Amino acid sequence: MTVVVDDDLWSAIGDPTRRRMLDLLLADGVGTATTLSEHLPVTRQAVAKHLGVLDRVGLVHATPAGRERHYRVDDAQLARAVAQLATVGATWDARLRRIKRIAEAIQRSQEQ
Amino acid sequence: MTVVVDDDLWSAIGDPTRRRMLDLLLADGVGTATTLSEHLPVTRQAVAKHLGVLDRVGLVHATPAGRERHYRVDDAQLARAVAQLATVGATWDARLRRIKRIAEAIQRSQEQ
DNA sequence: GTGATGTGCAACCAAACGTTGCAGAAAGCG
DNA sequence: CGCTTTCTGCAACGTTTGGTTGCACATCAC
Repeated sequence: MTVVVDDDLWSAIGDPTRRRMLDLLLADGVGTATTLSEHLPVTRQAVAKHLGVLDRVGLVHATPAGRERHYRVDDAQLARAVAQLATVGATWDARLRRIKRIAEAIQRSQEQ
Repeated sequence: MTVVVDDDLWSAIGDPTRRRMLDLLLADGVGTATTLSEHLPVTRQAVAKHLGVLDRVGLVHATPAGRERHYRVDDAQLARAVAQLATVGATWDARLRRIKRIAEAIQRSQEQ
């Protein structure tokens, strides 16, 4: 009945800042808390916390490089997240279509 | 560059409880804070607050009926939300595919 | 070595999600 | 009619989360 999704994964991409961070990481391939924060309206520390959240759900991975920490998107995990978006969207879309069909059927029966 | 979405609309469907509420409302057609809370692991008051949020972004509408308040999904607005899910999903999917294509091209060039 | 840069940790603030408790309005029933 | 039940809204409160500032520490560059 209910659409089953991974709440942790969903809530990770539910935050607008984290979504923009994923956008930036996908565009540039790699990024750090500092570089990402330069393109975002929040501080480096806020970005670092978000990177921690994304790391915990496996959407990004960090590789230490000297004094920097390079973050990259985990393609497979993001693909999973995209699949969940598609699933929920498709389910709701199907229900909306069904409702619309029923409404049209009622209208037709009333026109007779 | 960045995927443009309505943050209010997205965060409305970003909450797991609200998503399940929309599921329930779509399945039954109509519901109240009390009836919805019977199928959810939270109290009626929590559900009432969520209904307020969903109402504010236009995803549901309330119609007073005696001492009850009947809530229904706004089809058009939910369709907008579904379209945004699809947009973000498609964008990320496209970028992932592009990355995969590049990776495969690199691999092919190394095999020669 | 010294200064600049990148990072992490802690304290703090505001908003959001959740709870309990209570008061009021409408329905049901003796 | 009056009493009880039920559905609702409002207020107070606690916890989590997204955000900030401030500071200490490590690393690079000169």
